[in-house]
Amino acid sequence: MSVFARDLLADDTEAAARRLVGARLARGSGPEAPVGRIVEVEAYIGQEDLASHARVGRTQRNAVMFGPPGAAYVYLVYGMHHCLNVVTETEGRPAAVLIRAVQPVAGANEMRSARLRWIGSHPGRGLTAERAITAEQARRRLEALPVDRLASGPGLVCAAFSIDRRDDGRDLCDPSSELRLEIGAEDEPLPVAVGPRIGIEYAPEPWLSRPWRFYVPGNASLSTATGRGRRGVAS
DNA sequence: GCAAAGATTTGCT
DNA sequence: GCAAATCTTTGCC
Repeated sequence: MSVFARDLLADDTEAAARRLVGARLARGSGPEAPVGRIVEVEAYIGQEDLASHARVGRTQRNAVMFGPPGAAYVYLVYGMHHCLNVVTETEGRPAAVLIRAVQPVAGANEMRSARLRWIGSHPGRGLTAERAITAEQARRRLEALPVDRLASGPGLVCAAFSIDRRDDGRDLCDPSSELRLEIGAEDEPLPVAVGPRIGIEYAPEPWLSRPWRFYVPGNASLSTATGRGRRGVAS
């Protein structure tokens, strides 16, 4: 097990995105610590990319994207879901790779606990009296969820790994970091397919169709909410 | 100061 | 296939 080298993120973002597919995301330490392999990412490249948060220039929210590579850019979408990005390229140029899906390798129990905690803190998501869904039912539902589906979406990755804005700016390439990227010593390289990015309907062409989504074709942990069924170009 | 929308997920129709 | 949940950030007055 070794740390993901910062140099692999410092230059071309498309290349960085490809390298991140297959890398490991790890939170904390110990036998129950969540660890998984990244199986789906998207690249957001420069201020000229009209699908990127950086399109409006530097703001308080996206400031980390303008910083040095290896930092975590974490933001809140739709008022409830957090998304994790890995900052790329040199300081001053805003670019990042969104982590869309992770295949669990260890710590599935903790991931389920974290998912349950997330549900508990969002009453409208199922635990209200109106919907008559009890915490026990939510727990059973998560228990029945296959391990491969615990982090199969950008919001789910953050829920399963307990990632929120407190992690914004954290160095993911520091081996002593609470949240970090690693390379598994015995991990085989994974095949990578490419396709257009998801959920950016607000973006004009050519950005809308740029093939900047990179994923492991056929992997059981790919995002499904919006990703399933989208065609990708083999690579 | 206020309105609008969002790099999502889920459950119901 | 559609709408709701939920709130920060952005953009405009």
